[in-house]
Amino acid sequence: MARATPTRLRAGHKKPVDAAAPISLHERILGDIEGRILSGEWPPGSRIPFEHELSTLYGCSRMTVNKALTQLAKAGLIERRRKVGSFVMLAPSRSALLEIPDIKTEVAALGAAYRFEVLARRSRRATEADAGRLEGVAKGRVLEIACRHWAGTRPFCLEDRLISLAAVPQAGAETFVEIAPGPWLLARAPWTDAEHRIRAIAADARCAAMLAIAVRSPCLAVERRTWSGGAAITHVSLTYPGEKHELVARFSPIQR
Amino acid sequence: MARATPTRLRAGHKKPVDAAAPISLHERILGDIEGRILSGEWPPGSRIPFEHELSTLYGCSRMTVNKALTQLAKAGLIERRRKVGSFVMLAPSRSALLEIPDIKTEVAALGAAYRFEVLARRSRRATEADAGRLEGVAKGRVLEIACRHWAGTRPFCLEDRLISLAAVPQAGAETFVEIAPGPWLLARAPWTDAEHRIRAIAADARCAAMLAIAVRSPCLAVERRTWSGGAAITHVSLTYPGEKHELVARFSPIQR
DNA sequence: TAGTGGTCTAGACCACGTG
DNA sequence: ACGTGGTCTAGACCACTAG
Repeated sequence: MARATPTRLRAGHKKPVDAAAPISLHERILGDIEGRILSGEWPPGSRIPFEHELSTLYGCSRMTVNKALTQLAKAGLIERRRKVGSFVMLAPSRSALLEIPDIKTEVAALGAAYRFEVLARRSRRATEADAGRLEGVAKGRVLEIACRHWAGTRPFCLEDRLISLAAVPQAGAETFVEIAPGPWLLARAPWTDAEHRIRAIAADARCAAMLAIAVRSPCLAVERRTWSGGAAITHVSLTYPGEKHELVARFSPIQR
Repeated sequence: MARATPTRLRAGHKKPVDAAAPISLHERILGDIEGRILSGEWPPGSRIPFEHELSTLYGCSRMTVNKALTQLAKAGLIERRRKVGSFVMLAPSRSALLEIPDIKTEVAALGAAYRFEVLARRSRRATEADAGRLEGVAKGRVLEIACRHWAGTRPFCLEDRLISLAAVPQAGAETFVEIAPGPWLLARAPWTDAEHRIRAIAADARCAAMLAIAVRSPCLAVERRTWSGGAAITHVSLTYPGEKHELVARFSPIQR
């Protein structure tokens, strides 16, 4: 069997990752603030310092601070309101930033009742196979979770997830009975980079049984890996049954 | 049958498209230059005016021009070189930025010989069904093309395309024997917005025959619509056989 | 060496929204 | 009314690079 053909759908700009990259001041400010937000030091909803405060803090002009904040606002990490200030966005990555879909919201949009169940959950040492799914977790511990999401009385999708416990230690103490792993992670480990792999697959025996469809019928398989500042957070494989589900992606090269 | 579930994978930021949008100067400059590039007035490879020339032209400071040009460079429309000037990007690099895959390149990456054949080609009035695929072509003429792409001796993918002849009149005189519709359009009608819809489907009779696969076997169906400055250019449906093909998309909210 | 873009400054005025 | 962000200015210095 020929190997899968990776087709780049869209990518962020290449970063040559030069160690000796001459970093400009507004880039340093941007990265600094981004770091404070991602680390949780400035939690969602909190106000970040005013432009004039930051300009004093960094000993630069307001224009330089403005350049960084404007970019953060375009990226969706902060929201800026005149006369009030700039605030860390609630649910940063969810809707505003990159619109990674929330399954609960998807199901609600169908007008069906949503529920999910945890099929399996175990914590263990990372294997070599895991390293392929979650790069950089070579010898750390991982949490492996399988869930089934329902839309009313019909299975909606199957979720197989790996979480790096090195990156998100609190996950080890979470049962994921009340809240699904996706939204739980979103609130605790906002991501800076994500990668999707999308394929059409034929349902195998387990998949067909879990999704209540015929063996060999087509499914949409979405694999997603996310990172937070270079550290791998999670790898999730979502399997949607049949031809009913579709992914929609819109692009505009120029951010207005 | 339940309706397809549209899942937003990624979207550009919403533009409320207010007619009374107060447009800032650097945005106007950006849109102006973008328009000249997209219209072909400033063709790929040509040099655009220097920053100081544009600042004189628009009667503003260089900083304002710089803001627009920096954004165009980040979007991949122009390339900036010190001491030389700013240049309209050549087509290949334009695709590199948004990375809409070129089928010929995909096949070459597999190490297989590439060829394609035109299965059908006809020009006709747009129907109501077409309006659903290519919004805004209500009563114009459209060009309908079907192609099959090969990787060596195996069918690689099926292409069903609709081109708006109102937007790209030259297409009416093109046979697409030497060059496939995709790259042909890329060189003549660069797009500013694109939308993908991705589904897993079961091969129907025609599809199975054309792709040399079994009926009902899974295929990855990618629908793509592109616009140039609000005008619909083309709608293409690409059907990849089997489980061998995958789409890869990488995201980084913050453009460095 | 000369000319380009990359960045930054220290102001400025305005729009807007909260009080 | 006031204070925030949004935008713009008229300079400046520097890095890079072609000639």
